[in-house]
Amino acid sequence: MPDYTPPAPKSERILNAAEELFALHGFDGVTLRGIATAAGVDVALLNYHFGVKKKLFEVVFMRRAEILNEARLNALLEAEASSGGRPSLEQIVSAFLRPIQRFQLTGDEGWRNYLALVGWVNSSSVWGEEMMHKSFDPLVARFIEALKKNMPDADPQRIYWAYQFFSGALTLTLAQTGRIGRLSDGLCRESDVETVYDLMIPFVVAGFRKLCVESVEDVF
Amino acid sequence: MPDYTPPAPKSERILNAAEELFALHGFDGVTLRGIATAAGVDVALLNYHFGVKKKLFEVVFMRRAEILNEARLNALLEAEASSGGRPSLEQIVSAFLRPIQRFQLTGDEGWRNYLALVGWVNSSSVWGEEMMHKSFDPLVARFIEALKKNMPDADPQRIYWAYQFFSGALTLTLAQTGRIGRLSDGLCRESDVETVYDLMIPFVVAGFRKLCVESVEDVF
DNA sequence: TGATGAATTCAACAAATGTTGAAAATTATC
DNA sequence: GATAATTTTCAACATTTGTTGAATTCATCA
Repeated sequence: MPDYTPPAPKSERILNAAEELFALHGFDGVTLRGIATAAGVDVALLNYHFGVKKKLFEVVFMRRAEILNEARLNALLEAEASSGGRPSLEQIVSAFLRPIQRFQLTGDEGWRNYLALVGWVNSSSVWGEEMMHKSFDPLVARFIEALKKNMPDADPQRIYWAYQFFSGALTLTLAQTGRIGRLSDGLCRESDVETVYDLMIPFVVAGFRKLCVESVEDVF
Repeated sequence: MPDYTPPAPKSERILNAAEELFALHGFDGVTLRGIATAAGVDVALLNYHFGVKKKLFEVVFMRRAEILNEARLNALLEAEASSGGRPSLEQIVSAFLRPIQRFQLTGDEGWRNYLALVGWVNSSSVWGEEMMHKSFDPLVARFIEALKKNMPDADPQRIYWAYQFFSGALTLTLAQTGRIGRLSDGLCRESDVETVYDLMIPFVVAGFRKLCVESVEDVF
C-alpha cells in the first residue's frame, strides 16, 4: 500500500456531508439523520461534536468564510499596492470575484458546495441576515470603501445599490440552479467558471460606471 | 353596517397565509399547521382544498404567475408597437421590470410576499428548477428573442449570461433580505421601490451594452 | 321543509424529527 | 499495562410532521 491516505476524521466527514446537503436543500430541507447517513456516522455524533442543528450549520458556514475573506482582502490589498493606492474599478471588482473563481477551479467539491450554500443563505430572508452580516459584511464594507475612494463624487446610495445588484448577479451564479443552462439550451454552462467571471466583471463594472460615474441626468 | 366586506373565503385565506410563510421560510421551513393557524382554519382543510403540501405550494406559486406574465408581455408588446418593432434596450428591460414595480406599488401585501417567494424559488437549486421553468421560461424566452433582435450581432451566449446577471440582480432585490439596508446603515431601503428600479434599469442596460454591443476586445 | 352535496371540524394515525443519557469502544497519558 | 479522557454507538424520549377518514355543520335547491 504505497500511498494510503487515512480517512478524514469523522467530525470532518460530518461537516462535508452537511455542507453538501445544506447547499442542496437549505437548512430545513435537511435532517440530521440524512447528514449522518451521508457521512457514514451515527446521528448522535453530530450532537456530540457540534451541539444542536443550528450550531452545526453555523460551523459549516463559518469554516470557509475566513479563508475566503482573507483571500479577497489580499487580492484587494495587492490591487491597491500595484496601483499606487488607486485601483481601477475593474481591479476592485476582480479582487472581489477572482478569489472565488480560484477556489472553484481547485476542483475541491467542498468549495463548490460551500459557495452554493453562500448563494442560498444570501437570498434567504429570515435566515441569512445575521450570518451573512457577521461573516461577510466587514469585508464588504472594506470593498465599498475602495469603491467610494475610486468614485469620490458618486452618491453613496448609488454605490450601495450597485453593490446590491452586483451581489445578486454573483449570488444567483453561485447558487448553481442550472436554470441558465436549460434556458439557453445548453449554450451556457454554469460549470464554465472562467467564462462566467470573464463576463460578470465587465458587466458589473459597466453598471457601476453608469450609475456612479456618468452624470446623473444620463440615468433617467 | 354601511360598508361591510365579507371575509375572504377560507380557501383564499389559506393561500394568502401560505404565500407569506413560504416567502419567509421556504417550503421546508413551513408546516401545514403553521399555515392553518395563520389562516385561522383547521389543518385538514388544507388537504381538502389543495391536496398534499407540494400541491399547495404549486397553487400558491402559479396563482399570480399568469397575471405577472401577461402584464410583462403586454408591456413588451406595447414597447414594440410604440417603436415600430424596434424597441430600445431600455424599453425591453423596462418592460421586464416595470410591471413588477407596479404590482409592488399597489400596496397589496400579497404581491410583496409572492415576489419574495419568486426570488426564493429562483435561487433554490433543487426545488425551483421545474417550477420556474414551467411558469416563467416561456416569457423569458420571448424577452430574449427581443434582446437578440435588438442586438443581432451579439454572441447569443453573452446575451444569456447577461440575462443571468440581470435575473440575479432582480432576484436578490425581490427576496427582501434587508441586508442592503443594514450594510448601508439605513441609506438604502428595499421598500423604496421606485429608486430600486430607476437604478436597476440603467445598471442592467449598461451591462448588456458592454457585453453584447461593444467590441469583444474591450471586454478583456 | 327536507334532502343533497359541499365545506369544515374532530380525532387520530404512522412516520420522521431533534435531542439526550448511558453504555461501549477507542485513544491518550502516565 | 492501568487509568483517565475522548470518541463513538445504542436505544430511546417527547414532539412535531403530513395525511386521512369519519362525523358534523353549512349552503343549495326541489
